[in-house]
Amino acid sequence: MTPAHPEFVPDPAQSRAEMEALQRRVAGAARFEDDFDFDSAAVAVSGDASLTGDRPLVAGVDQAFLDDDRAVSAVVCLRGGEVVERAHAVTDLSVPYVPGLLSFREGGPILAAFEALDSTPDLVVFDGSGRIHFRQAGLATHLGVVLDVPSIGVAKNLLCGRVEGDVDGRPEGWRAPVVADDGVDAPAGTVIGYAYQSRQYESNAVINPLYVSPGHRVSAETAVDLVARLGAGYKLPEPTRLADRYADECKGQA
DNA sequence: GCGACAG
DNA sequence: ATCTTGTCGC
Repeated sequence: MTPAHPEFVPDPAQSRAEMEALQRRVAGAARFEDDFDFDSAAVAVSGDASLTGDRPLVAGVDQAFLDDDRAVSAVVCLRGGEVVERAHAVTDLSVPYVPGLLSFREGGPILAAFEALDSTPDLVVFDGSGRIHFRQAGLATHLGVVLDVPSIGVAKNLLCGRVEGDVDGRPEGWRAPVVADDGVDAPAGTVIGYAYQSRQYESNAVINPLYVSPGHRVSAETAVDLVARLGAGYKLPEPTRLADRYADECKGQA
């Protein structure tokens, strides 16, 4: 899979001002509403295996780091929970991690992994934020726009915005809107994502929720619904969990 | 000036 | 993200 919009490809050599300007253009090109063909209920990781042929192809993406300046990007494609294809790429990292500019650090490696992928996913799940971003152009949104593929961002921590409602005593399945605050380039109160309790213990210990946000061509509500259906008993959705494991596997061999 | 910050 | 043994609990 190659970039549908080369003009939006993140360039690590750009200045911070240029990076932020590009993110604003990406946010303008992003569609935070449903715009895909597949049946959202069909992404389910479990269920009738005979429906496999009608199920959408969902890709999970994650990175692992070798040195201080080399990363391995991994993509795992699933159809009804079955692994259809895996691809990875080892790439040099040129810029450090800076909150808000993650796509400029990991975008290159990720696009390299997609170059090595033969399949064309119907949906891509990225590890990180999408619309939950200062300029509404997090990793999932940026790469979703570059590849022009429906995408979702799944983060383990909240970058910005505010979780609406009570955050205590969250049962499994709980979800609450993440709204834009003064730190986000969107009208205050805009729902930019959802906090989602994908897993929880019955008793004492507490598991933190996931922060799901639209990447591209998916609404905030649909994004959480999809992530809920992509779960298989673990905190992370299957595509992400398997990409995570595959990235570590590649790291071990390199 | 102070606080906050995905991976 | 990453460095890491044992350990508590379902």
